[in-house]
Amino acid sequence: MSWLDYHAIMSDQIFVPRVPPASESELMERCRAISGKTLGQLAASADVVVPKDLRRHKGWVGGFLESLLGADAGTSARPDFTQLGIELKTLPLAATGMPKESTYVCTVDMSEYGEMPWEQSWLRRKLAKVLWLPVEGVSAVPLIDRYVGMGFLWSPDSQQAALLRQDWEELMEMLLTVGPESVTARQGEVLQIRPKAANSRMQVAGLTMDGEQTQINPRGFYLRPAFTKAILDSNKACR
Amino acid sequence: MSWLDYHAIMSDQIFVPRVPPASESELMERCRAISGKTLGQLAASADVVVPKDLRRHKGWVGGFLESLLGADAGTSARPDFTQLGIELKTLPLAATGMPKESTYVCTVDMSEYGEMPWEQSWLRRKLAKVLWLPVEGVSAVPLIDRYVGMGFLWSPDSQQAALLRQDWEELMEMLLTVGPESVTARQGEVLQIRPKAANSRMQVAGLTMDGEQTQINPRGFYLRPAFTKAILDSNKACR
DNA sequence: ACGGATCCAATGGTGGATCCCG
DNA sequence: CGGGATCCACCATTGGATCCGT
Repeated sequence: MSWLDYHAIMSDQIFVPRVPPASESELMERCRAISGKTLGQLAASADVVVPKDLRRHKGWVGGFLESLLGADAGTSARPDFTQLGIELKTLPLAATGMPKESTYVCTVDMSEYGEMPWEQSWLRRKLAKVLWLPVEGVSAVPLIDRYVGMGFLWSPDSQQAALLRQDWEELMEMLLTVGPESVTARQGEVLQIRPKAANSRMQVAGLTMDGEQTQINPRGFYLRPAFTKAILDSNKACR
Repeated sequence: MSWLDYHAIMSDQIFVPRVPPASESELMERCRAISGKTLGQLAASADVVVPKDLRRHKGWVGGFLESLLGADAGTSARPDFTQLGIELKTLPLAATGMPKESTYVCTVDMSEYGEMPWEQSWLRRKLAKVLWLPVEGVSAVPLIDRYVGMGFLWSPDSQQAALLRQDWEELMEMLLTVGPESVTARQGEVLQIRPKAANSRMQVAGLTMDGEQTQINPRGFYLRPAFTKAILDSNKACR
């Protein structure tokens, strides 16, 4: 199956919100309005320039679609759609329909682990309600010509929530037992911990296994592609 | 007396350090090299553009002279001359020889007062060793034509230290007893608390009289002009 | 294929202070 | 006059993610 499965009915309307959607249905209406269009078409109607590629503009698609859908929140303590409590995640799809990349969720707080229960975790809150927005992510297709798919709302079902919790608790435990520098991206079934920084020289305050202060490269939680693929599939099954 | 009293011997040398001074004597040598020159002359030799006036460039003189003398520290936890433990303060002088403005020292930590003894206070540490650098501050004289005077090192003498401590302790006490919003710039003999922010809408975390969390306009400690005038005079008396 | 490394834009906080009415 | 208000540059951090060598 191709990424085109996530299209909706084409529309000729120029799309220009820039104010937050007042309801979930209004948000989904906006998603319908942008789906089936290319990034070039949407950028033109918003008077925005599309970069040649993403090498030096890695977050461009996410930021552009956020602004187009009227995400507020800016740099504040999320979610993207403040009033609705909804987080937006773009999902680049390869020609096969598989997510092309893992999905960054949030940073790992290196300054205090232990104590925190899953229920209060940042990761759980970020994933409580997500608007997934599939976008064509085929390298051979110029960025300007890539199609935007139809977004869908998702909250973890009981099985997904259990997987996330299990991985999160295991990873947090490992931070304590083997130390943050020894937790690799190989751990975790659906969730992993990887570097999240401008480069490998960046340092933040952290704690060693012994509870001592130290400096370490910042890390983030990422969802593995197989997990986001399952999310995509579960959405299609419901339609 | 005029601000010219603070000049030193003129020099025709082009002044180009940009590396931190290795010793106090090297720092004072650099001060001598820039004193008696105008901001325009110094800026030209450093290939820097002088703003027309300071209305939209309030900190320009301070920043420019810092870089000229080789202050490191950047945005880190001060002092300006890291190795020497010396803080640089430019002092704009009116034609009368009086400091034209109060002197900003440091921000008031609104999130935790009480507990802190004077000996460990940020204010005391900032003022432990200061390089005062008089600069012509006459509004009628174009910025580019204003002369730089001769800098001098200062540490509070016992009387000055006692005044600072008394004001600081009184002001900190008032923050607790009447609350931060009720402490005005009228309190304090040589030291005062005033707003220090981009504008009056800026807010930071603070504590009410009752110990509750609240939001307040950021404040800073400032030295009153009469006090910095006394510092100037005490320096002249020693020469 | 994927684990480790990296990239940009926007923002908020800090340090440098002076402005400007009443 | 001086107390309250304000202004810029710079840097570190955060949020958006994708790149790329083994």
